Amino acid sequence: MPSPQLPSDMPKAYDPAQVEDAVYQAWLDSGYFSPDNLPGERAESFCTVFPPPNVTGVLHLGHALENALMDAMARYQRLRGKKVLLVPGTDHAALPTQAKVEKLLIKEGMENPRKELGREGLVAKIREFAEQSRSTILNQVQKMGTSCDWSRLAYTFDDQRNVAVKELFCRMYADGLIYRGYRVVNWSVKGQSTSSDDEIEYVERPAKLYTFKYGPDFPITIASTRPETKLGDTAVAVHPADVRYQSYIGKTFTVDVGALKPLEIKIIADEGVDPAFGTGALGVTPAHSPIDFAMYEKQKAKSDPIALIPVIGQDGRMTEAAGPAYAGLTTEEAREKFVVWLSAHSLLEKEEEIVQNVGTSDRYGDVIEAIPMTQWWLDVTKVIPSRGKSLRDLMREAVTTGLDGDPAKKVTITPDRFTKMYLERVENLRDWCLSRQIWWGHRIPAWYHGDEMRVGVEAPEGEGWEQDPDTLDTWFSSGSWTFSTLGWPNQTQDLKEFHPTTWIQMGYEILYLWLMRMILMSAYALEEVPFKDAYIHGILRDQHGKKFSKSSGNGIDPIEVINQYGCDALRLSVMMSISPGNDSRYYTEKIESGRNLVNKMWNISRFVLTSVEDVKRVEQAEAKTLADRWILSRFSGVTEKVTMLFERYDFSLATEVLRDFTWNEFADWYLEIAKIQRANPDLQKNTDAILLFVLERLLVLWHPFMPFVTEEVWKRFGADLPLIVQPWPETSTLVRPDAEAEAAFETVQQLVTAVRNLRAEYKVEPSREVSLIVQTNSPALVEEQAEIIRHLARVGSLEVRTEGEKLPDAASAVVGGMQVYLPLAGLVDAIKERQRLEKELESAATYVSSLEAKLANAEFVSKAPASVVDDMRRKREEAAAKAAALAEQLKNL
RNA sequence: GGGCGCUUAGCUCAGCUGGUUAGAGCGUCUCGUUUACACCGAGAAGGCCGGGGGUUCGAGCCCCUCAGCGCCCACCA
Repeated sequence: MPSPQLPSDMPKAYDPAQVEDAVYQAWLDSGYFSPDNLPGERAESFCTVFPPPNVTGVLHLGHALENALMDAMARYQRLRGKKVLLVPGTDHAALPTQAKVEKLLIKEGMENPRKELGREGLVAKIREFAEQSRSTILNQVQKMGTSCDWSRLAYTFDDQRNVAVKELFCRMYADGLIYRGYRVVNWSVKGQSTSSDDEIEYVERPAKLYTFKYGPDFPITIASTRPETKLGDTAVAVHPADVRYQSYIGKTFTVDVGALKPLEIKIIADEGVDPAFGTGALGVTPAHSPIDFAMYEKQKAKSDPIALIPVIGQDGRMTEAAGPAYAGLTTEEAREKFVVWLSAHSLLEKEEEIVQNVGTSDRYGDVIEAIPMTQWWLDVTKVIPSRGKSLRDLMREAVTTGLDGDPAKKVTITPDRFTKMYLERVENLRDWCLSRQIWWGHRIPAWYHGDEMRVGVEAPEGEGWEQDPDTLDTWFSSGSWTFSTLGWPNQTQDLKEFHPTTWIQMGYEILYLWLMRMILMSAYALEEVPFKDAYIHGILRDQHGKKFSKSSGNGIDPIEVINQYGCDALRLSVMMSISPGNDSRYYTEKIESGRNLVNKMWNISRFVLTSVEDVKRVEQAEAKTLADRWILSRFSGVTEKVTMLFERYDFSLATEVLRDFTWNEFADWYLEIAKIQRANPDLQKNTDAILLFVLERLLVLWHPFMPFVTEEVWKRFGADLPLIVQPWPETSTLVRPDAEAEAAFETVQQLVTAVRNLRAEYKVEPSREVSLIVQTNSPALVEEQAEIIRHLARVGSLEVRTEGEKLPDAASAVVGGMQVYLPLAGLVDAIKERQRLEKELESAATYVSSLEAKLANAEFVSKAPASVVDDMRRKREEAAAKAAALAEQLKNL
């Protein structure tokens, strides 16, 4: 156990570099990051998991925010006496990581890494990179002070997670939810892989819209920005009610546009066509447009099929089917050539410049081509045999009624507006393309032998089975993260105890990618929600509001910030000014402000610990003076408020409330008063005990936000257990909020401030000795607090009286009905002083009459709640008293 | 095209289900070498809460409308 350290080892300025590593190491050694080792009875569990950072690089400031949030929450819950598990982990980030490493290899001079290295060689390279990145990340997480259980460290690509992924895949396949199908996919030519709908980024681009006919005898004009795809058209769709085209519906026209075979274009009716747009007719290319493919499927279902002709290949070039003139050309070349041909045959009617949204691959950056391929899909609408509902139904239930209508199985999203966004997305969800043609990832557990296919956790018995070369979308593994990290598919103790997890935090940018899939997976596999509460935060931007990114070179390394300012300062700076779901900006000033606050806390501690006679823990503090009563009452109020704010996930307001108490009340007033009380034998009685009592508990309240400095100070109390496992202040051990003491002390504060104000206004030399005269009908408070008032207001003598008297050379003010006079011979200009007081009296009178007007309003008095009316009456009394005092002061001038 | 968010002090932002004369941090100005802290102390200035309309005894907060900024979704071919 740590022995009490002498406070003399506390330097004037807190130096985080001197303490952070050692403190973190001590936490690690204590074992308290693990729920299994926590001291005391802990009936309730609390679990949250990392949104696992991608091993594509190092952590940035956004991760610092995430770590700060989840660690603050975990520490708070631990202090509240819960059995806390914060699960750390990283994400192999299949496609992003492979894309990144391929890019690096190409930069190093390799032309085609996949070809040159082969599957195993490339995977080895990626693994090397990922491991490097992973260990850097885990190091950074430690630097950020995160109190996660390292014994449960997980990785989306480790053996345990691979078991979970395979198991999940096989169950879904057995339930008929996963199928292999020939459909239009999002294809990245550069990446030579599919991607999901969620990983496409739409970019605005200028494009040309061509209006043309397939041939001179074709009756309908169509338009397209991709005329080269028209070489694969097999239909023209029109609105069923469009009178212009009624007579053509159902007919087929043969046109020769230069494709390998003449095109058979069937005129079909489709509700989705907007008759008002363009010509009201849409050339249908089932092979190269998801919408057209949907029409193709619809026609098939209607037994009125149309053909599907792929004219663009996986290499991004035109296929044989596009015709001898086009085969082998890039799409751009083919487009140009086709437009020339249309023009030459007088088929081109119009050519307009438009702005178009083009889907691009968010990792490879190239334009996504729609290409039909056989891939693995997850059906979100098919009914799950044992459940009688679809994945979509489950995803909907999870945030509305709770799974199976059970409110206990409900996810609550904060802020609520994201629930709406989520639901809207759920309703429009399409089948999820699961397979990727990259190598870094969980390989699809399907094996082929000739025409036979088997899906299973293990390879089938016998010779000649070849595993599917494709890998799974990375979100398939991260979707199962809340339970795969707890041991699923094994029915572990962890799973029983910690799932559903209690809470999770994440940025809104992964709401669809991750939150949604976690709900899907967990609802399917466990019939449970993955977490009860989801706290959604915004993006941390730079000071100009721009997103941090490598390409714009505005990145800030959190470790450098920590080295310069300390981890606590970083944590505060990112948490102090956020509100749920909203973006925030990072400023150097903010981190300085955080650093200053940490240093303030350090110096408050330094003062208390060095000035008290005996550093010890104080179980109960007894107030002897008004200031004592005030600070204890305030501390109770603050504790209650901070607790409530934590429960509401209002981290930023919690820090504000704490900061205000710490700096503006405890430090600025009580510490100064403590000095006075100690110097006076009549007052000193309990000052030390109260200082220690408040400091000890204040360290606890601050611990979630500034874990290092608070733990470092805590050592000096010589307690058996470190701060991280101390109890949160119990309301029962604190005094009851004492409104009377707070009000009385506030009057003293106002009196002191008024005197300071007058001194500043009249530019009284600091060295000049002044005396203070307070005229009041109820002199008791001022008389009792005279010592404190004299010291804090820096006045030599204090006279309290009840009768008025002329004071021509005095500066004056009114505080809570009391008249305050500061005789300042030679400094006070009687005329100016009169004007000042008159102005004040006027504004006071205006205020009184505004209050009186409200109170005279019968409707207000009858309709407003009694408390509001009473409040208003009290205010009127106070304001009237102030006005009366000012009037009397004017007489005394 | 649909949806969401934002617009409050010079800057960055709070402001819970409508109820004081609207708050904080930073910045600015004035003063200060007080034995916890200059990473500090004391004091001050600074806001028709984007515009307009409405509901209400009462609106920064609710409703309508307009404007600007940002984001998400759909992609009109």
